[in-house]
Amino acid sequence: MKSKKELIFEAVINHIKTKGLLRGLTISEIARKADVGKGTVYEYFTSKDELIAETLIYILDESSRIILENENTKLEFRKTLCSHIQVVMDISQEYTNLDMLIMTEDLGGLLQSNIKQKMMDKIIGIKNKYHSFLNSIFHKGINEGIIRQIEDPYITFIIGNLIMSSVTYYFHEEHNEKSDIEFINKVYNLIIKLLQ
Amino acid sequence: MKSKKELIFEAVINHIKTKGLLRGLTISEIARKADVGKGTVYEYFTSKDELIAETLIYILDESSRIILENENTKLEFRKTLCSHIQVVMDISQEYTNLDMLIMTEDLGGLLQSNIKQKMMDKIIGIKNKYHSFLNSIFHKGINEGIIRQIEDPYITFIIGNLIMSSVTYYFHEEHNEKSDIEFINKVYNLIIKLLQ
Amino acid sequence: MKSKKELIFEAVINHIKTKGLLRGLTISEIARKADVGKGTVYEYFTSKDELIAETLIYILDESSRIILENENTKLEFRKTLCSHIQVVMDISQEYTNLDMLIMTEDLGGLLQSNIKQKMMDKIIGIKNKYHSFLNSIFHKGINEGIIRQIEDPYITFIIGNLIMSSVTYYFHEEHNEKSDIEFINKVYNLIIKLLQ
Amino acid sequence: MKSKKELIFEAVINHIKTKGLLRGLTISEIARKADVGKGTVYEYFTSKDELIAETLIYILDESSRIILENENTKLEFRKTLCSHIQVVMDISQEYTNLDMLIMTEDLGGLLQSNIKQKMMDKIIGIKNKYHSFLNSIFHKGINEGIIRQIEDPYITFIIGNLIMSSVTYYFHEEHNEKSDIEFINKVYNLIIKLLQ
DNA sequence: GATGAATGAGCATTCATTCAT
DNA sequence: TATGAATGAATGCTCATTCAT
Repeated sequence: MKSKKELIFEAVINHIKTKGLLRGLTISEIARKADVGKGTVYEYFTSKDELIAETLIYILDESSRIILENENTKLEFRKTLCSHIQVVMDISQEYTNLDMLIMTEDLGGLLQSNIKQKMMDKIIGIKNKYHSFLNSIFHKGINEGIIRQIEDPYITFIIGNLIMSSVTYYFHEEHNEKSDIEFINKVYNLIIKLLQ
Repeated sequence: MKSKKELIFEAVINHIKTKGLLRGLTISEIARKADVGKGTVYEYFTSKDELIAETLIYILDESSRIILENENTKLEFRKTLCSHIQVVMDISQEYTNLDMLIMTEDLGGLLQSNIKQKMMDKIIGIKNKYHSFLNSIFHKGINEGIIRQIEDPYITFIIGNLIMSSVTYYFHEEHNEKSDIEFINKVYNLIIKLLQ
Repeated sequence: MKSKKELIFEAVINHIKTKGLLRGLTISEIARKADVGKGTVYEYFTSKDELIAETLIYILDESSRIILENENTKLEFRKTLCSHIQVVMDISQEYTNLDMLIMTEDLGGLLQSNIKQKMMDKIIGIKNKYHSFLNSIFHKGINEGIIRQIEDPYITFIIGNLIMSSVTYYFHEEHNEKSDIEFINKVYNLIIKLLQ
Repeated sequence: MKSKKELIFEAVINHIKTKGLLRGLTISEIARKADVGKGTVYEYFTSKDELIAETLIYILDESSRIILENENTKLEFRKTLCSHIQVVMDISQEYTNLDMLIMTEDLGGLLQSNIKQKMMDKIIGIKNKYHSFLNSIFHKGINEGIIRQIEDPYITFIIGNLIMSSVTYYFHEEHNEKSDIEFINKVYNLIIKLLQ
């Protein structure tokens, strides 16, 4: 059986997916959707701000966990990277636009500064882990002689963003590719260009 | 002398820059900053939502105008592209994070759907113009024999994003480059790789 | 025509008289009684605490003004003192128990400390003025040779309290006196005893 | 070992002493301070109102018991009265301002009318006992030929109040007396004046 | 008996919007 | 055209009370 806290998290996530972070995101509404009393929300979160921040952190933890756990040490470089792109595509469908919203590192002044700091720290932590993760994939490619040695963190940053924008493009713009695999190969080839 | 409407726009922009889109963005506050009456705001905008949407459109128009007007037909490819990157950097300092926030195409459900549609249309229009603009720069490079022919709009999209993320990186992350020019050259070289 | 602020003051005073300082003293209720919008209350008072404190100060100002303005320089000692006691009786009927509640200097932790301080200062100010007022009456008696010189502020304090408790006694306990005048004379005689 | 009920009483009294009757006096807080469960409070008191009323009655019973038990039949009038004043001073330090707050017979509308009635009856009962107690002391003085016969309950009432206000004065105002005894003698002399 | 998680009625406060001047 | 006093719907949050364990 799900805990009350999980029910509340799910209600918020569901609300954000359908209505966005702002429109109608009220404690009453969340309590109603989670099928708990209004007061119960305050048993688990000290304020609305904390509820939102904790939920965003929850989402970040969930999606980063899925991405970072995917590393398959047995696969060769190409398959590893393509597998990663596939995972990002899957998550992107789950949490549309959310990552980008969070990644703006601003959230339009949504949160109070103390909670904001906690979120920023979380985001920076995840970013660092993700960049290490990407670098470990690149390392395979270097060992396989496909790509050259990378020393500039800027390149890692850019490739992370490239993957994310590519996925956004795939889901939001007109594209000719018939399948995920076809598109993923295109992204892979583009990345290779940057790394050679 | 500035019109009341411009005064209001400036007040909103100033507020967004310092406090963000949400914290304390009230009609009272805007009216106070613009030094006009609260009722006057409603002479020019039918609702708060419209005020925000119009302001965001104003910002988009302003920044896209600056970017699109920069095309200097007399310059060669390399200088044109680098000049463009420089302009994006200048604007980015002016409207920190704002472009990215807008580009999420969501704004966290900030606006009502009818106004949202108007904004979306605006954003799509600007995007198309921007991609045409980028393509016209690429055309120079093709004519100069530096890069190959581009047929895939995905590449244009990705390069637009690459420029924006690079600028974000430059302003938000640790980097070794001593000057704008040094960094711009790095970005230029990365773009060239993708286009060859 | 009464100002909105006065209407609000009157509504609060009326509420305190009938229901007390706590039961049902809500902004909604006050707004309803004053026949103004809830938001209007916040145009004139920054918080509920301030509203209560300002109202208590208003009452203190009103009742102390009535008491202090009563001094009739032409009357002889006895008539002056008795007239004063009469005035206290009149006010006591107007603001039952309120003065004593306020005079506890605590209000049961009703107010926040910053507003509390303001009230305390007010109360101390009024007390001092009242004691000066009493002393000026006593001065008459000294000049008329009825009472002896007073040097101890304790005596003034005690007589002030004696007048107030006497009035409370008159309105709350069984008593034999047929008229105000009869009772006032009794109080006067008691005071004289203390001052001789 | 203390009973749960006593623990709760002590927690409430302690809270009233430090924070007052209103600020933060919640069942949660009391339960926490008494180190019992929130539900347990409702095993002993049917409502918060009853809890407060019972506590106030508890305080009244305690302090009146201390006062009324003090009667030392062997002492002479002067010593008996002074001893009583001393006891009032001791209690006053224990329950600052509380007596006066209670004595307003209103409590600012703190309590519901049915519970209020119970409290009022209690207060009246204690008052009557206290006045009898004072009269029995006065009787000694009459027998010793120090004061005259008293027939008016008004005098008893006033002297009760005089003692209380004197103590308040001693603890809250600037005074010259170096010791309790010096001050008590002053109060004694004032009372004698009223009773001669 | 004892507990504390769960509840929701109730309240202070905010702020977009209106409208008389 | 310009204003800002007035408004009340909307909402975050509290806390007395209940009840299953």
